[in-house]
Amino acid sequence: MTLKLYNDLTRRKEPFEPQEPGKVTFYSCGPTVYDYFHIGNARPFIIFDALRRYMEAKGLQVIYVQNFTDIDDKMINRASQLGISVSELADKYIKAYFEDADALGIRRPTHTPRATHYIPEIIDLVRRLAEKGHAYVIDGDVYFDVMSFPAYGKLAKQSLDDLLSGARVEVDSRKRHPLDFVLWKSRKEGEPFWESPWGQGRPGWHIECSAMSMKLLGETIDIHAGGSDLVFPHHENEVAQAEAATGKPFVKYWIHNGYILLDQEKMSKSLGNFLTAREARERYSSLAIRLFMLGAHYRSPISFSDDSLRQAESGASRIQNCYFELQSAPADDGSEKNKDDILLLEGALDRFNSALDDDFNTAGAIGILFDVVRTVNHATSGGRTVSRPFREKALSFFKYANEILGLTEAEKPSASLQIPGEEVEQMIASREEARKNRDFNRADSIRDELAAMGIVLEDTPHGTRWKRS
RNA sequence: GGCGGCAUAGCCAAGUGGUAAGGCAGAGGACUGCAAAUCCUUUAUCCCCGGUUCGAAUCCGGGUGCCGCCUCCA
Repeated sequence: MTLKLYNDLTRRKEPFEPQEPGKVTFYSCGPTVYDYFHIGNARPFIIFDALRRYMEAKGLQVIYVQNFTDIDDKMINRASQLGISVSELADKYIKAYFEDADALGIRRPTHTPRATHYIPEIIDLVRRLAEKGHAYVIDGDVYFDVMSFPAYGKLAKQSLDDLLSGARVEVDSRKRHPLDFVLWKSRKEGEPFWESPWGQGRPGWHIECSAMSMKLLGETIDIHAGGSDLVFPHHENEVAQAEAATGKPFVKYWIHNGYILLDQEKMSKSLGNFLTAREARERYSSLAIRLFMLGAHYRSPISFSDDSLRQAESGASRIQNCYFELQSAPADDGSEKNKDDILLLEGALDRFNSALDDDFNTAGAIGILFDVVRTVNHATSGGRTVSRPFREKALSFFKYANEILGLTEAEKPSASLQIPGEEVEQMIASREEARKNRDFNRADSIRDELAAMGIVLEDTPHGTRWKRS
């Protein structure tokens, strides 16, 4: 089975073939750390992390880089508003990023470079461009000369004229071409700066990704990912900078995710219609947020709504309940039992992988996961015992699916319980005693008491279980 | 103006030529002291019009509606 990915460079689904067999170089655009990230930002973090995990599950060695943009206009403005330094601001929100990302089950990338830690590499790249005649200097600002790079527009599939005709921004008349973009900005009063051949200043936005990608992953990488709003100008400019400097292809596969809509509009910081991941986590479980994100194809836009998240919450519980039931279900050696179910599970694994191989169709894969949930629930319903081979097979399916999608294990830490587990067990025992004596009033009041503490009871043929509500 | 995306049951959402996955919600039944969880049953002809084809949600043409990029933006 071969993974196919939709490549925005060619606008086609293509078989994924890394330059070096078995090894993948993967760069994903990370956040500008001037604020908490919102759930629209969270989509690529979750999706591309899952893609990375799938590749690793297929046995590929993935070097996965996600950067932090820690110097730009927004950073500077925010820092001055708060009266702190830009690097303090960055430290604060990088820490917050990891708190939120960890909680959302996003694995740590191989590298998480910060732009300000790669100033020498950035300067070097700008110098290379200047030497090759792709950049020019005006008053200490260095611009990329788009007309010197004939392929400009190849990712956005737009000519210079096309791009220009829709321009909504007034142009700096000093530039040779209106689309020329800044590689290095001269120092302004009160702003952080670094020494450079063009005087004191700081890097432009686009250059950092090219520089860090080339430094950490090489001059040509396999995958570069990000939100579709980055196609132009950010990624287009990255291509121009990198390829003009090296003369080599910068990226083999460009992949972009669709955005999240809120009230029919793209969720974005500038529109102000956003919900931070941090706020979302207070309202919904991480599992539900992940199911919401992964439950649609990554290139489709999805609408965020309370209703959708509640639906995801229910679905996530269904998966969780099933997995829980499976782990505690009694198994025996019955060799004939569940034979058909085992075949179903084997077929499900193939279909699961096929879905993911088809442009990482997580929604399809989740459909298969739910099929497995039904098969398992069916086999264990009514407290039936299952065969040991069936249970092993089912458990390994869950383990595998979870390795990629992270839809089962990321439970809230039990530390959030207001009551120790032993005490819960004692109360359950008292309730059992009461039920045995048919004192249902007492039994129900114990159950209510636990419910008030966020604990739900489930009576099964094997005894009473509890879980957090 | 250029480039691109989307339109599938009450809701969310797969499926891109062979007679519509899955989830949520709802209804009926089973299990239960009652619940919860779970199981069984049940709910669509795929925005509209035309075309290609033995056959289309799936291809082509034309509409309608919504969204996005061309400025910072995941």
